[in-house]
Amino acid sequence: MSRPRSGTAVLRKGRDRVQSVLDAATAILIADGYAGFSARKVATRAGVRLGHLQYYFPTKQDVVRALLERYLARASASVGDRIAAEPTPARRLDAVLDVILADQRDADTARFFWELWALAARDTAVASAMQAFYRGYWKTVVAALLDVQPGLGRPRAERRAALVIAMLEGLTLFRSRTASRDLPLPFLERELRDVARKLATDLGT
Amino acid sequence: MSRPRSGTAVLRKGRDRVQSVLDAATAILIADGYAGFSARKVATRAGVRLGHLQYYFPTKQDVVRALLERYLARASASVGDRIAAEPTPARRLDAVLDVILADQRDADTARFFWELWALAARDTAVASAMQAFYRGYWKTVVAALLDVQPGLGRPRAERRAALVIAMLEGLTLFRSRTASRDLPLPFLERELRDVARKLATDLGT
DNA sequence: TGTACATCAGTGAACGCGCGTTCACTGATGTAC
DNA sequence: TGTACATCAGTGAACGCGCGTTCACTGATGTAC
Repeated sequence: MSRPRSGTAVLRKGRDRVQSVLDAATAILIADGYAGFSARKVATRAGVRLGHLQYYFPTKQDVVRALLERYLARASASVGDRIAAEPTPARRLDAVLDVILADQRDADTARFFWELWALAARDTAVASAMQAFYRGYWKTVVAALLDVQPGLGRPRAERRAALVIAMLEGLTLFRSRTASRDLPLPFLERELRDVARKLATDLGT
Repeated sequence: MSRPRSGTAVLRKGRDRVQSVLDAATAILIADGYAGFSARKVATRAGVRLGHLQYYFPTKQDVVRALLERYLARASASVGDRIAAEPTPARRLDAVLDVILADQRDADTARFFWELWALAARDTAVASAMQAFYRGYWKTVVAALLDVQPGLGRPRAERRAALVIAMLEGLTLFRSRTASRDLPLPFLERELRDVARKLATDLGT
């Protein structure tokens, strides 16, 4: 077998290049949107020749899919780590909300996700990556809700988890000037936490 | 004054053309996204020559802005009409949710809005049109909540209205296959209505 | 009723540009023996 | 230690295409008198 071991310098170099290409690609997707996302821009920003970019990612679609997968994998891992660190059910629920709200406070993240949602409607690979991501994220919230209040029952916990996530994601729409004037964001986030807690405990209906 | 009266045939023709161009443009934005949205496609679909399209809309941006304004104006009007028809506060709140949920059930509408959100991050005209739209929409919900339960107080009603809208908009993300298997949409919508009603009445916290 | 003129609607060719992708190629590094 | 070979990294030119926008132009309709 002549396959080189994975620690060789040449391969390490290749992997580093791939990462910096994905960094550049992510930055461009955020800055210019998918409509302004071109292989040439990515190559230039990554400090790589166009032909060389094709060596790593034969098509434009390959770049987008790769950056998406890397991003979602990292995001999933960071939520998972954060939750694992919390000792009680109630604090785990708070931690989920915390990490997501914190993420959204970054305007770039919001732009990134808006692009992805739009893209998912047109690229099935993007759609299924997003679906898998939200599914994991949803299961985490379901588990947190059931942990806090087992009496909810799984079906209801599943529905409420979906609503909590919908609320969190939909909140990105209120992060512009619309909100800032008469709807101070910190209060809005506090209300969201209260509502989430209510959804976790309330057994009515 | 030589300005022709607005009922003349020639002007009526122009207005009709503008409408059919905007119809075509909307269809293309939904089908291909902004990344695939080109003046040539719009012209072809509208049955108009490229040069002629420029006569009505000098730039591509003009087309997008015009279709957006037309769409949002219609949507606002339809929500307004629907609510005005309801006799009691509680039914008005239900009506708001109804009309929005019904709208979202259409996959095209969801695609359309995803594109707009992404676009708003890059075009300030789009951003402010969207902002005005959501602001009106939000005020409607605030009024409905205060109608149902004046004891909420305006600040809290404003926050909760924002959360209700966030929940509604975020729900579009659960309209794909993710939901359909283990999260039947009708139950999810019912839960959303219950939660909204709870947010309208609950004075706790 | 006729004519001159203004406005509105519509045509068609051309421009320069950035795009995604292909391809044949060279250089650097690692492996086998 | 030396050599032949495979693999990985990187280059540069070229392709055909669709794009947004410009421009000079013609035809149709309406208005003034």
